Amino acid sequence: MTRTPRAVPRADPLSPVDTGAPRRKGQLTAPVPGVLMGPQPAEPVGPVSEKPRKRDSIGTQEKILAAAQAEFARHGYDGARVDAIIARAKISKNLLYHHFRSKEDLYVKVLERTYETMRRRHEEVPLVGLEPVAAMRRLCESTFQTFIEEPDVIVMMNTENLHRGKHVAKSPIIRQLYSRLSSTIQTILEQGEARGVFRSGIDPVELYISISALGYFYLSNRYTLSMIFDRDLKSPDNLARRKAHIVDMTLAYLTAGLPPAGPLLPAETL
Amino acid sequence: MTRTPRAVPRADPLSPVDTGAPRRKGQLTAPVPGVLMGPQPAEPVGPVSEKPRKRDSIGTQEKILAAAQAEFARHGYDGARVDAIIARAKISKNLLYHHFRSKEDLYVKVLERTYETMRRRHEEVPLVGLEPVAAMRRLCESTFQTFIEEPDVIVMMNTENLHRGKHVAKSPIIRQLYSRLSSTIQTILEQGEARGVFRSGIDPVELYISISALGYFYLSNRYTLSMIFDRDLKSPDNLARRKAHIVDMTLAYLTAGLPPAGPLLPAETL
DNA sequence: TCCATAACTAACCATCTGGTCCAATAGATG
DNA sequence: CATCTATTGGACCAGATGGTTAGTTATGGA
Repeated sequence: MTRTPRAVPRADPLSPVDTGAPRRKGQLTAPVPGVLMGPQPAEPVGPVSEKPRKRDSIGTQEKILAAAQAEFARHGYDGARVDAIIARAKISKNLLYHHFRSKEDLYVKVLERTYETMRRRHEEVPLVGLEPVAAMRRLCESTFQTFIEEPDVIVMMNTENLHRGKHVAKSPIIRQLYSRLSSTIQTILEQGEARGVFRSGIDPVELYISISALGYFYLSNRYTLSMIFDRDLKSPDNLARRKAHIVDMTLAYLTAGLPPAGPLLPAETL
Repeated sequence: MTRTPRAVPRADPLSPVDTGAPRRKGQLTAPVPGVLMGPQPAEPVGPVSEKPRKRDSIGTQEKILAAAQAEFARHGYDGARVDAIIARAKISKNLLYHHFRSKEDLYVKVLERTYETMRRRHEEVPLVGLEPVAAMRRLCESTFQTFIEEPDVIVMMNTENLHRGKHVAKSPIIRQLYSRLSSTIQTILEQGEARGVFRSGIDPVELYISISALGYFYLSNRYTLSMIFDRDLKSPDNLARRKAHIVDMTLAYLTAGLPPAGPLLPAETL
């Protein structure tokens, strides 16, 4: 954390993108082969200029964005280093500034990408045809699962909130990603209420915030929580238990106070 | 965010500690009067060395810690500037390094302070004598209220988790702060189960994480959430609604599936 | 084939930033 | 009084950091 090179932190199975490689110092500026490169596809070892790598603008930008996302998601905005990004992307510094205006511009692009990821994951989950209780269970599970499989999302959102939503406010792309989700939830709630399995008066926004919160906080704060409660929150067992708990809590909330008809306890079955 | 001085962000009623004053640049190194000082008590304008400021070691350390907390809670570890801290504390740089080994050392002290705050707030809330449902409602409300009144806690914890709990792991003070809370919750759950108002099989850790999550996430991510859902989450109305929602959801979870005896719907009454 | 343009590189720069050195002054303590 | 220790002041530093400049090479269209 000081100027001394960071020690390699313990591997985190929830952050597959993170290489955890030590950074800092000048040797990262020069593209030293073998460092930070990981297992590369066996390239024909020959003299220089043999590999037919072309000039690929969008491909390069993708590389840069991926590297930047890894870096921003690992260290936040202020902790991220442009030199580390170019080292990860294995490009020269000027190339980065050729494609992106500044570090901040690059960050905004990564942020938009992050929200796009969330939107895509949401739309991949079919909820419309399902029975209300099943749909809600599905929503809870997929939300949590998305946070598990896309850990960068959490850090990016935390970082953006540390900066008080400065960039989200300026990015018109981000603002309208959740409209469909909101109406989908609304529909599910109405169907559930009509069928008598959900109570009335549920605020869909409040509900979605809660469903997200139950998984998000668990994962984003897992380091301090694991320490405080002396429990490895990211073990597969505990992750599965947490997922069931989120479903349980959400459905209990939605069905509370209803006449004890059939589907009062579906949260227990899993 | 770049080298240009930050614009003063919009005032945040939830972060009373934050001054939001622009930083950066050299004028912060020298204690220029009138900058970053806010309304000072009308001091007798006279020649130098007239004011009777004494040598107060622990008082100065308190000042430094308070300034550091404000700075770290505003910008995170990497975004925080030592020069900004000494400017806030109105001391010389030497004095800071006289009392604290390094920026990181100072950060750890602030972090311990943060956890101490949480512990104190928890212990201030009497839960032991209450009836189980009332105790749980109280726990939900006070947890949320603490996050509202101590906004620095949220950013400090987020920052620490960005750094993967590196410092919490090394600080023995922090590790054992929550043991009493954990057993208190356990007791409440047992009492509730014995009286037939709570169901059995509740994991107190999972429960406490959820109670925290429902308020923490709402507040820590309020900037992006407000943007996405176009709703001012920190308005008094919405804060009150959220608090009720947290209580509602928690009690619904605790009482789900019980025979519809008397206290099945206490969550609605508020 | 030729050339404008865009992809790309290496060296470099201005500034920032955490931290130190070298005094010097003034309360507190015994 | 002597001796710590708190405190200030400010110059100063090495390394880090975001960004730029000057120059090189491949690509694709005319």
